[in-house]
Amino acid sequence: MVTANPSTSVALDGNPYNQGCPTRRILDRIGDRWTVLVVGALGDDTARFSELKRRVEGISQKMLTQTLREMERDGLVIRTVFAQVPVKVEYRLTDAGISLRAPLKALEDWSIEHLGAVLTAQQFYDQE
Amino acid sequence: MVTANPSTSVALDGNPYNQGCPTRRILDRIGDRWTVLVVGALGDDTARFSELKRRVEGISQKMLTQTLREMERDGLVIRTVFAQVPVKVEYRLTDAGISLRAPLKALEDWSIEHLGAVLTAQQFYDQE
DNA sequence: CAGTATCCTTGTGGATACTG
DNA sequence: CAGTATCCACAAGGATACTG
Repeated sequence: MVTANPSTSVALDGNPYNQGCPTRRILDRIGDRWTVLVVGALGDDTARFSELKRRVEGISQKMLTQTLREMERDGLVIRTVFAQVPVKVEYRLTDAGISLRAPLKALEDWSIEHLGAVLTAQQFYDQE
Repeated sequence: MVTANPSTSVALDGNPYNQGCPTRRILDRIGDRWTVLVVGALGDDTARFSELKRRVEGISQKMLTQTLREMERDGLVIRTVFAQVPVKVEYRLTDAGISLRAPLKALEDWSIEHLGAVLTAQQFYDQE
């Protein structure tokens, strides 16, 4: 994300609130619903396409393919094809992908810690 | 997000990959493009609506209003209306909102740190 | 098995106009 | 100033069918 004061976050092209800011673009990519879940579903081990599809409940074949392609393009995932019939394809996180797990874990921890408060706040807000 | 092994993350309703998982719902909320930027734009100080609109480049009035309402509902932001003409409205992060800054900062740091590698990976991937 | 291709529905969000 | 209301365009994403 972005810090309180623009001047404290001068990375790469000035204003981080700027639409073209690279950090913002990256966050748009890794911040999407499915990428976050796929990183979690992969963890440290390798997994096949169908296994991933099973783990990430609710993802469609199309979105899983698309998400994995983008992650591969970003260097977050390695795709290995085994030339056999039927084809077998394994995915695993790269070092960069693995390094993403820590900040995402921090977010997950925040969610778990604040879930109760958020739900309470919502109920209070809604009953008015 | 979600950990490598489902069994290590049994918070609140079992499988975190589950579509109904509260953690997943929360992440959907705070993970969206504008919430992240508004948290950053608010920082520690209060800001008026128009000031926020100026800080978060590219946000429309509609989305800023909508984002602030949802954040208020979630207990992340406090909205204070000053009954004067013309009206003045101030926003500031609650303690919960402030606590969100740390994990989001971790993600921002990751982005800055890996930006170069990601861009390089993309170029390499695309030239094939 | 692991996709690709196509269609089609839906949601997201921008632009604009109006108001307490 | 800080919104609300309305309309509209586009893109994300699901369902389905087909393939190396």
